[in-house]
Amino acid sequence: MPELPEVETIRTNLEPKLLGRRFEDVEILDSRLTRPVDPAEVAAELTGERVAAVDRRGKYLIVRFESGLVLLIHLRMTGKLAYSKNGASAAPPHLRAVVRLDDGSDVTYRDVRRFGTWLVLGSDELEPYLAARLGIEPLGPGFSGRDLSERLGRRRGPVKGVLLDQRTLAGVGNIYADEALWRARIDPRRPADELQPPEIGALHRGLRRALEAGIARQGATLRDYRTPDGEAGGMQHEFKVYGRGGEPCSRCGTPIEKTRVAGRGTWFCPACQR
DNA sequence: AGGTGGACCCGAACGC
DNA sequence: TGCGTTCGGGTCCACC
Repeated sequence: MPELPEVETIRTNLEPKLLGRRFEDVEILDSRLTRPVDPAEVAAELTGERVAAVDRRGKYLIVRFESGLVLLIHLRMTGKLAYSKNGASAAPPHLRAVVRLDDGSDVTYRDVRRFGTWLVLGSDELEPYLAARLGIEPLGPGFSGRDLSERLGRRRGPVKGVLLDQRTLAGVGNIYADEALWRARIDPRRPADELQPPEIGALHRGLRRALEAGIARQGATLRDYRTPDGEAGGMQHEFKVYGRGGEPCSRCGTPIEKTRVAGRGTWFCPACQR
């Protein structure tokens, strides 16, 4: 599932391809994508717009246009953006939208589970929309151990659940939460407000290192995720715990266990995560 | 208010 | 083999 590193990889890939291009034609084939807004209305709004920037906030991809209009894309679990230089030929399975650019290339959006969303906002609507949903950027310069400490200290639930709450940190999902907690040697079930300062420091570092490793590997491909050029990421080969139940912990050799925390499948080392 | 659990989806994995 | 059932996961929302 695309989390921060996957969305950042997509952003980096698409930015040079989209910058300065005009959306010449937009087709939206699934009304769920823009619900409750009529897809024809969204397609009409986007047609003719010229791309000024491709940004990311948390797991959202942000396409900013010269007019000030913004397209906010969330891939949820199975959304995929693909770029094709000479235009896509046959329609791939689960195609939900196609954007034809003014240089003959196109961007297609596919989504098996249809959870992903495209939302068009005015320039003044974007910040309030994101601010209501997202906390601090974990890879941003402003994210300190103190920030993390403040956010965890207010919450009694299991630390993993708090990390998954996008209002705590923007962009951490099930995979990178498990990986960061392993790096920090913290049991995912621990109440967030009981973590000690050294543990919070370790978690701060663990989060940044896990996310940075994900970006360096172009994300993790388990099933669906691909870069816009169709390439798989490599981070799945670096997982320390995620999906590795029964395999020895690379730090202490104890078999990795699987449990359920905050309603999510959770992998951890029962010996070195305390 | 914070925490929890269901809904939304549908392919894959599982169970008999 | 084949078919029905369960699972999973990001976010929103209803309900404690």
